[in-house]
Amino acid sequence: MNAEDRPMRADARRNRVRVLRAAETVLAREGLGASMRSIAQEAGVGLGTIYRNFPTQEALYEAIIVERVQRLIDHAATLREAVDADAGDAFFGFFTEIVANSTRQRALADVLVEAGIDIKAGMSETGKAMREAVEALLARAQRAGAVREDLRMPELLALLSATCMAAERNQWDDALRARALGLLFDGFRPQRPEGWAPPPKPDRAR
Amino acid sequence: MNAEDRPMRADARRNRVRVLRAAETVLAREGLGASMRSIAQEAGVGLGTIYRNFPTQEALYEAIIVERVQRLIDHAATLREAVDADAGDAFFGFFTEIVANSTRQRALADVLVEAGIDIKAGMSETGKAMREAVEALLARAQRAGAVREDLRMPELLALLSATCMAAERNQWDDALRARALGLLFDGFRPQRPEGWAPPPKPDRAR
Amino acid sequence: MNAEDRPMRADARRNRVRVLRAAETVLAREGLGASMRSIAQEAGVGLGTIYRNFPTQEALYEAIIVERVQRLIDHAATLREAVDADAGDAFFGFFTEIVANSTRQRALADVLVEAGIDIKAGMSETGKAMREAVEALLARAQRAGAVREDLRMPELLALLSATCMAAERNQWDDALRARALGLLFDGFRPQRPEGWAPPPKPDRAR
Amino acid sequence: MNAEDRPMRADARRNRVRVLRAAETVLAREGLGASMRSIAQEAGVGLGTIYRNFPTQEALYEAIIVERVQRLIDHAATLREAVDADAGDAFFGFFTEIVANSTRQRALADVLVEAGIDIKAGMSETGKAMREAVEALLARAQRAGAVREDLRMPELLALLSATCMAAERNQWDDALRARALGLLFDGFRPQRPEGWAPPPKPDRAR
DNA sequence: CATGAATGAGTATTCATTCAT
DNA sequence: CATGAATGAATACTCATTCAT
Repeated sequence: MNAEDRPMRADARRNRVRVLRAAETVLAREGLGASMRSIAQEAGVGLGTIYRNFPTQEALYEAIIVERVQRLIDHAATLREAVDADAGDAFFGFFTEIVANSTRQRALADVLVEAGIDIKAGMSETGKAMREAVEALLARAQRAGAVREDLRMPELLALLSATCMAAERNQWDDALRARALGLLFDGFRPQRPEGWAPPPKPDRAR
Repeated sequence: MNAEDRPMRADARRNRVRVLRAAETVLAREGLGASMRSIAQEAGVGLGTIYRNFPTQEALYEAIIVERVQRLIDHAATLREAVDADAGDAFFGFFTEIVANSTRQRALADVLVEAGIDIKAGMSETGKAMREAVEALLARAQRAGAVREDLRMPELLALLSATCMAAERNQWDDALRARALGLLFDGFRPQRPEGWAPPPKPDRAR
Repeated sequence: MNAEDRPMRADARRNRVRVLRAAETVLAREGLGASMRSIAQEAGVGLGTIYRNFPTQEALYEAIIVERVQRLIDHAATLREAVDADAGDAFFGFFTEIVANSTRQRALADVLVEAGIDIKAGMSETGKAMREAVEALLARAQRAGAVREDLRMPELLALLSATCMAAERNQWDDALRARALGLLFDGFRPQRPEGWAPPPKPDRAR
Repeated sequence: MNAEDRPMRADARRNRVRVLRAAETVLAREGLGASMRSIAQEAGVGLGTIYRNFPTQEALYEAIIVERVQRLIDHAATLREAVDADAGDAFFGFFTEIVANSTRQRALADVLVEAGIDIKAGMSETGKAMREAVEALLARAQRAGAVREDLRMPELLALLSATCMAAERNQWDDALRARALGLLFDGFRPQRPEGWAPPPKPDRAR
């Protein structure tokens, strides 16, 4: 009658994690085409163990994403609370962190998107939490004047996602990431005051 | 016995193009999981005909990318030559065009990347041409003062690629694309002169 | 160390029955493809408990059949002893009962046969008992003149089995069962006396 | 543009038949649990070839039934037309034939029923044809006075199906089949005239 | 040359059975 | 003793690729 939390759950829980880790590894190594079998091998468990924990390949992939997003949310929360100093640093630091993370986890993008297309059930909740975390960071940074007022969530998320995907896929190195984010962030900052004029073009004769 | 470049070449060439078009269509419709068979059906040819023109699925996908990139290169060339007026418009217009294109061609990103990871042979040439085309646009726009001097090719291409991928994958609508590119381009423009200071913060209580 | 027939026997026996009942239910609901797991769930026990009582899926299925046949045997015995009145009624009533039973227990046929093909061990005993029960009913009905003298066990059992299987599989409704059995039983009755001639054909023109 | 009837269709058609034959063989040998792979092996073709001809395991099984039923229908037609002599012989001969056939084709019953449960598409047509063929034989036999007037299709088909299933499953030998059908057919014949009384029971005093 | 039939390795998933807890 | 987690063989089905016609 009771079957909720008993002993041996330790092993089971450990296996769930092992599968999740293995899936990340294999996905990173072999891309979206990775087979359940290779994940099982990497995890050192039987195929059935995967299916006990995740009823479906898609479910496994979704779990990976949910977990990652959750980590980011936690990180965002940490930043939000820890930094009294500079809301701008928190905001930009968060995104830098996210992208840096992505770079180390190839093929998440595949998953992210493929699964993300018909994101459902448990995802929506995580998604909402993520959205809220970002929204809070953005609002604070805008209040602090570190980010332009007219920056809105949709394009922010769109560009963030774009950057993550590309960083993962194309394995940006640290320098490239820094430069690309630098450019991007410059576009996020409050722009020139009205009435500002570009310096006279040198108009180098051809 | 000898057959290098003569009669039926017309038919053959026509078939190659039909396959290429069909592949784009099907890829856009069914994503990376599309089968060679459905491409053949879409093209109205037999499976064998595809394999006559493209020894491998990968080769076909590569050909699609090469062709697309070539179109972009041509477009860039047109812009470069046609516009004496404004090098900035040419530069920004080109990227806007590219991204808008992407949006209409879902799943190219899959292909682009999946195939692009070990892009080889014929690709390098096209890639070089692309690079040169972009380089020329960038140089002119910088000379005209429309783009910051410290913008370099690697990060430019990285961000461009990122934006294209995301636009395709997530099907950005026109408004989102405009806003996202607006932000991105703001980061590309010459930034504030030295000594410039942000306007005094409103310091809204609360 | 020694444990043959003592305390917890109650629980154990109860579990055996629960599993048996659950198996019948699930088999009826899901057909031959039913899994051991769903039987366990239906029974409200763990998988291991099933395997403690029945070493094998096949053994469980066999047990179901044995049990059912036993019930029928008991029923036959009841009829044989209770009815002094009419041996014919006992005979025909028994078979009607059997078939009606079958109708309510879909998928037994699958089991019956699939398992029955290599019916072994414990079965032979039950089978013999069944055979004897039927034989007794038949003999008495024949002695009473209610059943033709030349009806022998093999074809009787063959047709009985056939009718049960079909009734189960095709879910005969009450009316169909009644009509089909009516026909069958007419064939079991003493046939026309020698010298009997069919009535003159109406010889309907056309 | 045209792709309906070309050469090499010979091979393809031959393969379709080979698969069908192999499926019958394997089904007879291994029962309903037979795997597509063993059918392919028996047929001496690749797995893909089966799936080219029959999109689904179920479709293959359905094809087997349709084909068999078709053969029976043809047989029925032959009998109906050929026999001016005796409509009764045609009727009883047909069913004897059907059951004899079944005996030689174990496991058709599994298929017949399993597939028959959700009989669809192409089946309904064949089913209708079968029904009509039987109906014609029955009507003629009844007109000829060889079969009782009150025998109706539903119970006729029910008992026929039952007998086939059992004959297949339990591998009735020729003698058993003859005796069982004899009994069954006796029930189909016109029964005793009204007013007929059973011969006086010997009333053996036990 | 074009066609599409054939091939079979590879995929996700299920399920009987075992055994550590 | 009961439990249910783990196992992995087995299954239906897909799809890139080859090759006879």
